[in-house]
Amino acid sequence: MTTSRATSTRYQQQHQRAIAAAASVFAKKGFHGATTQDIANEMGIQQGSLYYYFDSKEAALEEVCLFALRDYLSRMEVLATQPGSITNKLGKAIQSHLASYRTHHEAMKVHNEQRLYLADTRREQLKTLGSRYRELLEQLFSAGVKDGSLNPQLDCRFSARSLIGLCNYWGVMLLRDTRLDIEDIGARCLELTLQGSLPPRIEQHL
Amino acid sequence: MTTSRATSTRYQQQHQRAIAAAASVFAKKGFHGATTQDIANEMGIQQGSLYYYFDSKEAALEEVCLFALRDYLSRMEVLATQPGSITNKLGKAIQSHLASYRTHHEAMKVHNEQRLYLADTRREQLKTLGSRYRELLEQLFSAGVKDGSLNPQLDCRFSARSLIGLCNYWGVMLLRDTRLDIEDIGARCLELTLQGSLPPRIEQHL
Amino acid sequence: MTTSRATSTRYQQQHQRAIAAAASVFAKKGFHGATTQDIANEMGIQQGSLYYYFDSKEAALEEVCLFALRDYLSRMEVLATQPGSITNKLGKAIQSHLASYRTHHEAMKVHNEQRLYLADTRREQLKTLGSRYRELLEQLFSAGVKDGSLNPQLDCRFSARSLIGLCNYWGVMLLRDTRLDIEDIGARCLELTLQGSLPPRIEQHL
Amino acid sequence: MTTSRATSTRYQQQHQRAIAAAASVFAKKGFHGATTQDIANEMGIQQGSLYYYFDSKEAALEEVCLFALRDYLSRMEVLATQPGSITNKLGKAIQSHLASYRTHHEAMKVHNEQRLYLADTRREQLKTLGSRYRELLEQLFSAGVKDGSLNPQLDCRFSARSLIGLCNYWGVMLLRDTRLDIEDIGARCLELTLQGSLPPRIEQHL
DNA sequence: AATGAATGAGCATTCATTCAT
DNA sequence: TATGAATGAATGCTCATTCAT
Repeated sequence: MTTSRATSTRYQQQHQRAIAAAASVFAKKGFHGATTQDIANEMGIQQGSLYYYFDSKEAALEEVCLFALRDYLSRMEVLATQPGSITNKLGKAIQSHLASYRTHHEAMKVHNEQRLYLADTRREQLKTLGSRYRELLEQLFSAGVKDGSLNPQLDCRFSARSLIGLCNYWGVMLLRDTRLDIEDIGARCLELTLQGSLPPRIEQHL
Repeated sequence: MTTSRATSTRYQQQHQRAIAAAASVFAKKGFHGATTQDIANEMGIQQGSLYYYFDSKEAALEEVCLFALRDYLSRMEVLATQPGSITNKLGKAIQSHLASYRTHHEAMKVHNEQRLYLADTRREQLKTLGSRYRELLEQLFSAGVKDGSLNPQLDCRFSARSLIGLCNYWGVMLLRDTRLDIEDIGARCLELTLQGSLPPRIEQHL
Repeated sequence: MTTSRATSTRYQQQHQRAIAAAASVFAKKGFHGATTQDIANEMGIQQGSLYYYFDSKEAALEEVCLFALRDYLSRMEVLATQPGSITNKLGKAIQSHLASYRTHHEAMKVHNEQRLYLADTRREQLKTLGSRYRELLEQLFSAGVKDGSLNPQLDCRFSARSLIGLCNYWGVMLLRDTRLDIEDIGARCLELTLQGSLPPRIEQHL
Repeated sequence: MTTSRATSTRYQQQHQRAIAAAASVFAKKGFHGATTQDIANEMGIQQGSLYYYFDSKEAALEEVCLFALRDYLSRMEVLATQPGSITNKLGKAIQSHLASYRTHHEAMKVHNEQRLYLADTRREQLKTLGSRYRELLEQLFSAGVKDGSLNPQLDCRFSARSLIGLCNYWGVMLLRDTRLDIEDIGARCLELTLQGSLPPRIEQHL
């Protein structure tokens, strides 16, 4: 067992705590509105000590965004390869998307709202991961079109992006109002996505 | 005609330019990331002169948000009272919502993303206007349910909010990518909202 | 008469005071040992106000060095074109060099001891001016060799540089010990440079 | 043989390496511009470990200066008591002075340029050693005057200090430009000191 | 003999705001 | 109406130093 900084258990634990603290503070105050003092307070350490875990405030933002996006994407990758009907998979994707807002300390919100404040060089990896997510979701719609369970006229790119916009909207609402029920919101989002608002079809595909 | 500050034509013109400049800068850099110097540069005046038009940076944010919301709401009020089918009105509401992103110097984006940085006292009016907008939209859905043109099971509150989330998502995309066509995006948003993604019904209600 | 920042009398006066204050502080504490607070105190303004006159601490160092070198060089340029014997001109060059330590608020000392802490891009102009000074001095020696008043074997480049080293050494001593007499030191430097330390020649060339 | 800290061979070796590392770093960046991290990096140890060898950063500077000055002085002491002509001894003193710049890891440069940043209490010993060096050199000139090999009018104090200034100037040049030849520079310094720049005497004393 | 973690004071720089003119 | 000058508080970041292990 090595005890170098990168692999030290103590270091890794504190590093994770630092990311969580930064996520929480950035979510509340925004990147520019938050201070490194805020983050240090949230962690219970001195301001200067924060720099043992982050190279800079901007690096902290990058780490928060990556943390959110990696987990979010990995669940989607798993989901995409599993068996099941398209509508079923879409429902699970929505649930997973919404759940990440509740379980990841606001990191998702930070990613969505603050990532544009990162310098271009820091955003490259995020862009790659984000594109991959959109692609996977788009493929889900495409598969549904191909197997006849979705409308053949569907613009899958538009649909995938709209679903992301919808989930992000409700994800933020979930953070703001903890009384909202994730499963309920998720079910409604799925229904809207599939059925729209018109009166029901005679023959139901759900 | 008096020439006092409030009613001077020159003053009012410059004041409008100041709001537009602030909107543009806040949209690009966020409230905390923007400086009064940035806004002054955008207007072509000195930093100190800005205080002739705004009491403070936060007051500038408030004015930008109010500017966006008032216009946005007023168009909705007009729309609500006019004759026409529900689906038709929904289409016009979507178009109006998206259009405000293109015609109002990013003020809508600022409202959506930065209004939370305002002190509570400054947000009250915004909350009122915002609630009113949501209500009007919700009433549109309710009316559709009542007259049979929408699904009787519809949760109108959820639908109205989802539509707002959807339009805000695409509104930001419209700002970011000027090649996107507003009318096209609007039409697709309406279709998604009404039809969802399932294969078309035998008897079409559009 | 314009009143733009660069040409405003008030601005220029304060700017000059800022350079003098920075020179004094850098001379005493070194570039890295000095704080912007020290400089502001020396000027009697607030620390933040200093940035109205300097872009950065490093820019202040650059200005101090340029200030010293420009004046120092300009006197040498004048001297070089004036009539008189070489030995006479050398004496005047020495006096001028030493005098700049007493009349320029330690800026010369700062140039000699701190200029290496400037980033390369900031040093270019200084290098040009410094080279020019060395050249002029070297030409003085060369002229002396040519007209027979100096030793034909002389390495003029070495001599010029040695004289600079000598004058800088005594210049710093003049700053440190105000009882030392500039003219006396200058005369001795000239004598050493011309005569060395051996017993006098039978036939004197002075 | 005890193995206590002070006499442990391992400790002494590392201590010497620490002094050399500090000398190198201080020479490059100046005392205030250098960090203890820089010194630790140069040695290949951790920052905290440095405090096993130095009580403080300032103590490190003191040790570097003492290291330089002791060696430099001891060679002069030896030289002073050895037989030979004055001019011969002067030549050796110059060589020794210049050589210390090349062989002692820039410690001499640090002594000359950074010792003023030491607190007064830490500088006392340095002052004593420095004065002793100047004295020895002055005595060399005095002896030359007495035995008739140097100019009877010579101000020996001025000459000794000037020679130190000259050697320090060229010493730094030797560090900066490794292509310069020590013996060549030394010979020219001696010649300048003895002969000056006038045409040669009829009867040469070298 | 050496290290990793943490500290806390200090520093350069930024910036919203004020105000005399 | 507008500006130039100044302020002073805040902030990101650095760094010498300490100490348990």
